[in-house]
Amino acid sequence: MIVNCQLKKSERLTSQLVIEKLFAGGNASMAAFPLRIVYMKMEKDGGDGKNGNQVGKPPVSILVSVPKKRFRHAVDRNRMKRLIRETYRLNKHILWDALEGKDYRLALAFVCITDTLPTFYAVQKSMKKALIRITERLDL
RNA sequence: GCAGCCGGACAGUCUGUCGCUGGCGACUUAAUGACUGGUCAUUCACGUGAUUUUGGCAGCAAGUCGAAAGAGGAACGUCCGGGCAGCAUAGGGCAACCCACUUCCUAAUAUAGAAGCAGUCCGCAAGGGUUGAGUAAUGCAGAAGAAAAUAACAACAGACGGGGCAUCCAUGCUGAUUCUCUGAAUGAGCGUGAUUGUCACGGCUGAAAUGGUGAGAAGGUGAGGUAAGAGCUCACCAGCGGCAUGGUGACAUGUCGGCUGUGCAUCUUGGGUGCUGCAAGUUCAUGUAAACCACCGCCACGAGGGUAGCCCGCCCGAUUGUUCGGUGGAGGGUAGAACGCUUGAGCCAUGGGGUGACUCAUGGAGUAGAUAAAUGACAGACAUGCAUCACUGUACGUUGUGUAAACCACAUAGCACAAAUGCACACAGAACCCGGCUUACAGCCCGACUGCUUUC
Repeated sequence: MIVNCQLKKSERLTSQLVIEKLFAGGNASMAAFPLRIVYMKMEKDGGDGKNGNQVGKPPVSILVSVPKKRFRHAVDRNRMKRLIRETYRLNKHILWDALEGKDYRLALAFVCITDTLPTFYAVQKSMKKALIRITERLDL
């Protein structure tokens, strides 16, 4: 099996509307230190109809947030974001496989909730755990 | 060699695997567009219309592949200046605010830069920090201090007044001793008056030297001088003013003169200041009020409003309107896209000019442009720095053994270095673009200079 390890811009969550809806409350969230994850199911998006081609949006859109309160320097914030992005990129197949054939998409937000820079492996471990837990909850 | 000081350069490198961003090139899918060809209808024909996948072209968007590119010296701070953009009218006066040693550099009038000047503080020094228009007038300056500016509280000096003590003179009284005894002499005590000295007191005068203050005390130090003292006089030093010389200048040096308080504010002089910042601003799509803009008509010729503090000036502007009427545009808000956006007062090299900031000439290289915000993640190797000798290696070297004896071999207490081991590897992330500044920072290199030390 070829594991897709890419992370294009189209998989990033950029719409202000969706982001506000995601954080407005009422959506499921879980903590997997050093991360907090908020996720939301979305319509599979029959398209806005304007440009008729629905080549298919990816099944998951993500967003990474590292509050300035946690890391004062931009350098540290960038480092943390890169770690989160990288671990998601390497493990997103867990989620993608579970969403095969489902009729909805997912919006995911990763929020950093630690004050000290963790190692790559610590982030990867909790990322794997979190993604597995999400796939379990989706079926409920 | 060690320590320091100033200026400048750099601030990791390579490999593997997996990724990100925007260009470029090729290919695939391909809405759609105009063209071309075919067919049909109509027409004498040109042409027009319908339809069609003949052909290539353009192409929203997506994907695959390829080859390159992709954070800093401070990208930080946002403390200044400029470009650029829009709003505007910015014209005059006043007010308000900002700046202030000199000369220069620059796009830049700065609280920036360069080279200097003067005062002051730190350092043995190389150097570093800090301050810098004027002071005519007015005001303020403590719970300190005698006093904060035409000084007199204490202490000092002078003469005076009354007083105490001492001295000395005159005189009166008292009593004593001696003698030549109605007297004389001697010395004593008390009183009165005057003299001189001294002590304290009182007010007066002189003086500005002394004083536990203070940021600042009537220029400083020394000598003369004086009743005591004083720039009262003199010498040196500091300040101020005139003159001369040197310097573009701030100033410096010399000389002459008189005799001199500190800080702050107001003030005076000279120079300057429109506002908002790329979320500026422009365009497209979506799309709409009675808000906004333009034009026309009616009315009207100055009521009122605007001009970011006031006045003048300027601009808008009418018949009572909760909207004068009509036509056109389309703002705000919401969710998007594109431009602005990266070739720029840019960078590098060489040569010329300048102490320097900088500048002139010639030549050369070169696509960071993200936007919930790319420029990375993981692993390994190397480089660099520090520490150490437990391991490994090497040099020195002690002792022992082998040997006839060793400068040879082996083992080894010790000691040093490393190619050995361990640890560390900073500060920090573009957001319209430049210039300057501040702040943070592991290391390392280059150059100038200073102090100490060693050798010749």
